[in-house]
Amino acid sequence: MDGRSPVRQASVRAHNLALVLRHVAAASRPPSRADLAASTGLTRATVSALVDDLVGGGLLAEVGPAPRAGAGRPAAGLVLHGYGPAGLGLEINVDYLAGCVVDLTGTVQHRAIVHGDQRRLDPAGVLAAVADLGAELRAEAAAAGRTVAGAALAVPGLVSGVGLVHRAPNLAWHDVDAAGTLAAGPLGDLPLIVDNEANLAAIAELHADGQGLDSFVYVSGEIGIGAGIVLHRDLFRGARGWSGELGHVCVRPDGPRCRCGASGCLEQYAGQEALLRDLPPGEAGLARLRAEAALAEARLPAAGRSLGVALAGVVNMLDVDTVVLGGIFGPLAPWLAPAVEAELSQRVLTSAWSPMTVRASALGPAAAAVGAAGAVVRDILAEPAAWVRA
Amino acid sequence: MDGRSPVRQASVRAHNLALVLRHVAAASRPPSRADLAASTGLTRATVSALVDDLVGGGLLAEVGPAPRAGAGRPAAGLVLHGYGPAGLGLEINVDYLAGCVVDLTGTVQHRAIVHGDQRRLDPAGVLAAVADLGAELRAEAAAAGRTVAGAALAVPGLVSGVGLVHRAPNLAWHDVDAAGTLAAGPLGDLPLIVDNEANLAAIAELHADGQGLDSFVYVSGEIGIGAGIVLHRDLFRGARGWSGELGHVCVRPDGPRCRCGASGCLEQYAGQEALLRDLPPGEAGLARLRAEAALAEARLPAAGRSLGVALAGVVNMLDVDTVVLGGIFGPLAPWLAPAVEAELSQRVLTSAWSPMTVRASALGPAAAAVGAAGAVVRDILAEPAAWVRA
DNA sequence: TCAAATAATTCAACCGCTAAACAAATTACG
DNA sequence: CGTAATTTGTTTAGCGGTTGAATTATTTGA
Repeated sequence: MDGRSPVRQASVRAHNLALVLRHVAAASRPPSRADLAASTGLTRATVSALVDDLVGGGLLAEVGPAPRAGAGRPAAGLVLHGYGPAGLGLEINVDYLAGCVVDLTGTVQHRAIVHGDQRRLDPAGVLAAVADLGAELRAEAAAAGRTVAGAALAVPGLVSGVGLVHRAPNLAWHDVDAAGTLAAGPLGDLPLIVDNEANLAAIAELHADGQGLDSFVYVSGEIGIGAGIVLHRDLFRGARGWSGELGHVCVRPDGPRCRCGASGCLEQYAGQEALLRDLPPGEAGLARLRAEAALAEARLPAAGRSLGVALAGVVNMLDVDTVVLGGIFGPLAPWLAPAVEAELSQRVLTSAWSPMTVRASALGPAAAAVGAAGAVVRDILAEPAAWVRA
Repeated sequence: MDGRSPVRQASVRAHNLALVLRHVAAASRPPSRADLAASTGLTRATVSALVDDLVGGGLLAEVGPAPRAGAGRPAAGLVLHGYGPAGLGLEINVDYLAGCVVDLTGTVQHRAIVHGDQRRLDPAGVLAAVADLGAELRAEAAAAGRTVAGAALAVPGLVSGVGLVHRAPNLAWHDVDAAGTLAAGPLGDLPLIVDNEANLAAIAELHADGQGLDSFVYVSGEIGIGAGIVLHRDLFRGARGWSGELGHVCVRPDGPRCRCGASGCLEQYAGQEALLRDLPPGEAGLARLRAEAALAEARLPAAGRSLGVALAGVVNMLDVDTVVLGGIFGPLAPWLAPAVEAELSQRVLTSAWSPMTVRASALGPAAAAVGAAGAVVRDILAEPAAWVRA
């Protein structure tokens, strides 16, 4: 249904199945078949047939009739099936591995995180470890009666469409075939998505916020700085899937040299290394930065201004109205956000009549793992035809 | 067919009509029904039925059978109908009005341009003048046997979806209801699109280039600097339709103040006013800049570097691989492009393994008018169902 | 207890696509 | 020449999917 392929009756069915499912997911209370007919524009006869398929496929469940006001046969409410297919999300980051299982309703049912510097192992070792973590979670989910239908892996780097990690500078990875390696492991039977950590964290943010967010830039502050762009509740991937390299947007052409080879990249002003420069090293560095109010007050607003300059450029080009500060920028938002907001309101052309919103992410750590699982669920909900009578 | 609406059999028909039409438009030689069946994946029977409708609707025409090698019944070639519905494109710019009529094949059949400073008239006067221009072109087209099916107006400013010109700073327009005003004039019976000049010029570039360009940023250097972004042969509009404000991307946070209120905007380094600053005034200013080699060599590379810095940020976020220099930047490309390329190759993360292309626009003046007409044609070809048996 | 109201299902009709048979128009070749 | 081979395009039966109206199901209210 991508405009490039022919359409036959089966595609109509597939489209309308997804349409009904989307309306169930978006409804504020369990809708009846009649409600769905009204909201989708399909007839009740058609909706009934579609719902039958979706219930049969384990994607929808009926809930007991809610008490109604007025006469009439009571409606059977429909909800996403909490025990239908579920998504497994995995995340590799510089200083931890994480995973979780999310059901169709978007609820995180199982989660795990393993701290430790992943730069000590080679890529194959890291991938084996994360696969083991995933296999454990999958077993937990199976014990609870849920079937993991697919997996997604978040990586802090550039990923090509086929699951090849082109570069992950902070892991020192280079052309690692993540999809191929995982296919040989205990998760090899699952369909696998591999994507950038910021993209998947943005998906997590989108789902966590319910229906509130429509379009935003999610800024992922980890060792590097990435961005996931969501437009009209859909992830924006750019022309080749390598969008969102916010960390290497230029803030000052004559600024300090970046390890990417350019000069004055945002990462040199607001990256974790720049924020912690000259601080006593150690795991608690970031916590200390928050504690040392004087330093925070001096350093973070400057970083926020640089972040704001870079984001203003992005917003002038993409025209989103919301910026979400995630990763380490989330907890630091009280110090960063005012400066970001100030730069945006000064530099974004449309802010004169349509003010920008800057807020901290609603997500905790391992946001990308949650988003990865969410991406799997998203795909199931977007293409339910594969799940009915299969 | 936007994913938000129900799909019925009629939608299938509409989709496949558009599919067939797109394949005819993209073919290098007039395809037969059998060719189309093979390339679209539909059966020959279906393609025949669809083609009958399209020929009946005046969108396709049969050409005599081409000589073939080998046995078999000769094929009837199909081409876009040169005398079917046509698009009327109009452009309002600071120093001229332009218009043209483009047929379904993308050929410009009639064109007109009127030079003169449009800031002397009020918006209503300018709109009346451009409507008159459009009406003349429409009459010319009618005399030649072509029916104008719709119009599009390009404006150098921010346009909202309903045809309201929110701001056009260089025309000093503010909340001008262009669509409403034109609806009351001689073109009032035509469906009307109003869009930003850079967006429509990008569409013109897309069509002018045949099948070569897939994703690019078209930089429109006029009095201000705008950008039209094309991704996968489709115009990218951002979240609210106000994307592409390249002129106000920050190049140096502490640079000179811009009239938008911010500081260090690209327009202060590469805008027409900045390029011509301190040059003797007059219409020939730009020509003189080209002539005065010394000045050009000194000033344009610096402007190119600023342009490159801003574009590098854009490309890092959007991941396009081609930049097209349009408007006044087109003829100045020999001086600008090297500096732009240098900055891009240094600053764009992906350029290390996937080099960027920078080139001058293939279009002459009034590119936006051609693109506007192209946008109308595009819409007809994308939704042919409205034109068959109507 | 029965009428009104609302939910959900059933069924005939219609529409569009497919597959296969068929008709049309040309070349290849004995 | 004339027939076979080949390719294009059309016809027809069948199928899947939606519609709309009628029907069945289940509740409230008088």
